[in-house]
Amino acid sequence: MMIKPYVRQGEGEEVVSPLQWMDGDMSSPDGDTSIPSHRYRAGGVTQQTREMGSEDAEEDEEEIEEGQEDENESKRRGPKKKRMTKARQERFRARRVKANARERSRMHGLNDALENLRSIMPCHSKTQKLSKIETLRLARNYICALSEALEGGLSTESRAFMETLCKGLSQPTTNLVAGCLQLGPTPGAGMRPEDRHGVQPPPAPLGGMVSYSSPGLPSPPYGTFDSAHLLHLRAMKGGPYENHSPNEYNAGGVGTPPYDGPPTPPLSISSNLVPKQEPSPHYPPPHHYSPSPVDQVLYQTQTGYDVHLEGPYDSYHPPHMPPRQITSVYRD
DNA sequence: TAGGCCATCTGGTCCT
DNA sequence: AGGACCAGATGGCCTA
Repeated sequence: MMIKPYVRQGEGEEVVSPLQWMDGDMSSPDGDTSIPSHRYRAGGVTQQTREMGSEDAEEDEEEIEEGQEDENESKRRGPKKKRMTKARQERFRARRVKANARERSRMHGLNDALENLRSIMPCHSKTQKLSKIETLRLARNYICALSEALEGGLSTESRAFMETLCKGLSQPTTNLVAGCLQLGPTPGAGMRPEDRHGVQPPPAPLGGMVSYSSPGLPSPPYGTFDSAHLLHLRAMKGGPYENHSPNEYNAGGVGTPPYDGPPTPPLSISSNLVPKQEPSPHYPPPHHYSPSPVDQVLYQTQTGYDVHLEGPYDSYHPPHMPPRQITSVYRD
């Protein structure tokens, strides 16, 4: 029988630690067979039992019967370990519970910091989170790429900038970055439906750097390039990106939600990286994604081409999300 | 079902 | 002594 020692927070159930769970039952692993085996795993209760046996405590307290351990201890070298008493067990348990709570809190703080880091990444997505390791890798690349750009050695329009950004990233994350920066050959297909706000004609892909499974990715962890980055950039005066015209970030009459979030890095990748390209009359490409009515309007406004729907419209288009500024991918 | 990712518990080590 | 930090172990969840 499988019994959960605890359930995760955020799932609507109370977290029960193994220590709490095993209250009132401290019998040996070799004894009570009704005890689930995982309660005595190497990193868990078994080690706890070990520590109990090594802890110093008052000798005059009531001892617990541990016939099996007595046999083992008699064969063991080194200083004889003190026997576990009930009082010592309780102290240990209280200490361990406190330590667990601290450790949980510490990890939550770490995760919060990681989430803050995610939120300022150039392809932040609320629906598809980067993993921890990928967040750190992308952050490192982001810093490197920005540093090189600021030093003048690397243009943000260059392929090298993008390559620096994607260096060492997994293929899904690379695709995510490319998709968010509108570099993929399949607009719309490069994003999850819930992240899709606009449609662009397919710009030229970065040759060889980003590979796509065709047609589209089976389960692409795509996100969006947060327009807050663009807005923040517009507010910057005297910075290296101040020469961009406002229309570059908000053209086509598409409104942009007011930005009231935390400061974000001054980078407009989507407006800098993608070379201007004539829209393709063959758009949209024959992929599984069908542009939404909003997307169609945006596309027609932008390109003058009609959108031919080949399949059912993927109706998942969050109403609370404003359409993307599709014109931001073009440069004057 | 395997693998990736994650949260949690745990004991050890170092520091104050 | 107690807390912070770390790494190992474990099990759950999710996806290909």
